[in-house]
Amino acid sequence: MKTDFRELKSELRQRIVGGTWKLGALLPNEVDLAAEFNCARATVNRAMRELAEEGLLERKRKAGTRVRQVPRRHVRMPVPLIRNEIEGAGSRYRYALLEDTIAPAPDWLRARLSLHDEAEVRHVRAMHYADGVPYQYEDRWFNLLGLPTARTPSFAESGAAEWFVSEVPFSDVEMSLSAQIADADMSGLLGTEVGAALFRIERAVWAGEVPVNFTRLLYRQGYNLSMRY
Amino acid sequence: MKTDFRELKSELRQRIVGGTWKLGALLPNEVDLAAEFNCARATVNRAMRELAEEGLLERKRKAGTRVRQVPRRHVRMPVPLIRNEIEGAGSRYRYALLEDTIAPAPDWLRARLSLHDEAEVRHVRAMHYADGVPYQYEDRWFNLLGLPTARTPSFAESGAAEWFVSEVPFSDVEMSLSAQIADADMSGLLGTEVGAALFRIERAVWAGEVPVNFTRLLYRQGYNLSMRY
DNA sequence: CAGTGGTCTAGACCACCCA
DNA sequence: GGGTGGTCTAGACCACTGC
Repeated sequence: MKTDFRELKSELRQRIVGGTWKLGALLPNEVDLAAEFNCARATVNRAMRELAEEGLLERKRKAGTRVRQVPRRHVRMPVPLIRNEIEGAGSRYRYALLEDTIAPAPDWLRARLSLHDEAEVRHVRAMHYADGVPYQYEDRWFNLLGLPTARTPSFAESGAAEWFVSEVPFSDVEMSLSAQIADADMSGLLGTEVGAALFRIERAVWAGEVPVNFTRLLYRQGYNLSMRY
Repeated sequence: MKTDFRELKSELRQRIVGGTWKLGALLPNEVDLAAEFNCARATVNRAMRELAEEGLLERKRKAGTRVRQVPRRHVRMPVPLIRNEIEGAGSRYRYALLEDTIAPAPDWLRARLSLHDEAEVRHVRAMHYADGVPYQYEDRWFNLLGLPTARTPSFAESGAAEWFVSEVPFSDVEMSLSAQIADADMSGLLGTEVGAALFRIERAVWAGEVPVNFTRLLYRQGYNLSMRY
């Protein structure tokens, strides 16, 4: 007769989407719900906490728990690490470094990451292949002021991404997905026609308050990023 | 002196990324960790459970808790509801229905959603504008066998998405992001040049085991989907 | 100030699943 | 079979914040 936190969650969800509790409505407090469902308060707490994480509820001390006015829906999107993505699909992975230079940060990058005027960056360009076919183009900048350790490692044999995720503790990431036309350079590298629609991922990474990395990834036409939830 | 579940989580994370526990390594069990950190097992449980949700750990009964071989990194991506997205940006939202028909499901859709041969679908095409400028093209199919209630509502004045999210309890969603070239039709609707790179979102939705909806969204060139984590 | 959620505790029982 | 995580409980104290 006791209620499981999963049952409770799904019952509460029903009352929310079913309209028993309208948008913005105040729910009973944890003690009352525990009594109604004949379970411990901790159980109610977990159910409501997870519904809040899902974006259906809004919880405040003293103010109580309310149904969110605009249900904040979201998805868990996988962040692919290119080597795993390719080998996981059963293909052979190959990496090729195109360029690796250290220079002052270009204006657009300084603006994008709020870098100082004298900021120096390491610029790495590389290609990733699946079974010999171009798969992803990588354009990456490291802020050497914020991340001095990025000056030395060699990216000749393995990608900068692998070094980065394994070595650098980062906190804030800003990610942006969009579409882009392939110009002559990119079509050459990715083996597509000029004018093909490329899938683009841009990512800016901070460690604490310090910008450390900006990356632009371009995928061959036809690539798609999938997820379930 | 007692350890908070947040502290514990961050200490465990340190040991994982710092290499104290290597990839695939077996962690101490909950009882031992509770003793080491001088806290209750429930506290250890919560810390480890959340790290597992984050994708850093892998937990199995009897087998214990291990560091994931391939850290399953992921992002929370917002699922935009078009009206909110546009009005939230301070623009005026306008909706226009292009087509609304009921017909047998086309072959590709039957294959995509594993529909029966006789499946009937309601096909809705619409445009969404921000300040009068084309913003999103929507192509949506409802499976009328799986979702009979989708037969009657009018989508003349407001979008099918709004009806769908507010009325239909769904469980499984498969989402796919990619890029696509604008053909003559799409460039006309979205007000872009032929050959522009459009950002595409495709979404298939099930309620339980029953497929109920398939949607394709195309965004004008330049659109980008952003998130932080 | 007082009510609410946030968290911890110590103990218990269970479900799973590897050996 | 036995060890592990999964969950629930009843109670407690605290932190926040609206009134």
